[in-house]
Amino acid sequence: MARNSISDELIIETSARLSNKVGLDNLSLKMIAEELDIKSPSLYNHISSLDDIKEKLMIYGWKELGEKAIDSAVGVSGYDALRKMCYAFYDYTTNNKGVFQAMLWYNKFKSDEMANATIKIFGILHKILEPLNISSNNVEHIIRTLRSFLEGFSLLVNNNSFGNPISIKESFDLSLDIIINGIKSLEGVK
Amino acid sequence: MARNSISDELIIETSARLSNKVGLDNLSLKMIAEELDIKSPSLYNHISSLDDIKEKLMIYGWKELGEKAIDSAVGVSGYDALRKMCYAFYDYTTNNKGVFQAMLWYNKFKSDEMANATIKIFGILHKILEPLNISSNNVEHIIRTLRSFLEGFSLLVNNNSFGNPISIKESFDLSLDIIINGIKSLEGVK
DNA sequence: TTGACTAAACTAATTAGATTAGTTATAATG
DNA sequence: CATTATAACTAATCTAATTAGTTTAGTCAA
Repeated sequence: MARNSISDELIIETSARLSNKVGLDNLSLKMIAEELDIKSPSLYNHISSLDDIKEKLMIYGWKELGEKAIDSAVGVSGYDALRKMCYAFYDYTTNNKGVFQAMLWYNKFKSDEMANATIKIFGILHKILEPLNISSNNVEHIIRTLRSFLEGFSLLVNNNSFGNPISIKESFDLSLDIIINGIKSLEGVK
Repeated sequence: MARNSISDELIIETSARLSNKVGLDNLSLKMIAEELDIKSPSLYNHISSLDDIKEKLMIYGWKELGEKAIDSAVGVSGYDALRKMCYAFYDYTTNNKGVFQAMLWYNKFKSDEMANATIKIFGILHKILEPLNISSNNVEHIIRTLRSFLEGFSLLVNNNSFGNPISIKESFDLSLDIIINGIKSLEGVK
């Protein structure tokens, strides 16, 4: 070791906080370095590029969200659990805008670590849906439906893209009603 | 006029083509200028910044998609029309990845022109849903549901974020089944 | 306790791209 | 043919990422 030695975790946590404040696009090594009271080239002792930080931010975000999602689904099951998890998702992504941007844009499959980033949260979804009367193939498709909706909705809210004064919470609630009713219709249970 | 004079449209069309090829993040004034056989500072006679181009690309994309969406819904109505429009959406966004990135990220409400970018396509959706037996307030919410799903799904496909070999087309189809059945359940018609 | 080792900081330099300032060429108009 | 305005150009500036090379200070073995 040498000097005060900043940990890799501190860099990511700092980047997370800063990106949530100023937006991922405006996150710079300069800014991170200043916040940590070091010079920007010193960051290269810990990371390999700005893009590297953004990838790590992506993994950090999915991990953190995964943990919150688990907490949210404790003690409930079925559609109640699904609903709680969706709210946890929305809460996290709208309260961590910068990190969520990274979660969206850097979630490509370039490495195992990246590929596994979302395993936790969508694994939970799997466990919630499994006991229902749905074919396992359809469970996979439904996870994609939910994921698309959740990521899309959060993105639109964060970007302030809904050009309409009606309540966002109501939209989210009704959307969940629609999707859940739709899933039930596949169950043949309705 | 002076010299060969490159039109604003040509700049945007060129930018669209290039961004679809290399990704919006990699689009640069240098690249656009080279493609147009001029020097990059010359672009400033037409645009005010790289961000300005990206905003225009956003508007260009929503406009182009709006036109395709109209075409897709000609001669059909109700849920058939809805389904066709969703396919048109998916087709466009996955065949124009760079432009779609701009459509997602630059769709904030900073000006009337920007606010109106999506009016056409979501207006069509409105017309499709209006005749159904749904409260007008719910129609607005449903448009948000659909929009979230469509944008989210396209983004995930374009980013290759679905880490699963099952068919993407089947996922899309089943998702539409789910959402449409869900909407029907709101109609009380089912 | 000390001296070697190494991690992690530092400064200086390089590079690339966006943007600005100031200059020049050419098409259109009278 | 002369004027004018537009849109090109070159030169210069600025900022941020990244690389190269240097220095400092914890750690650990003798």
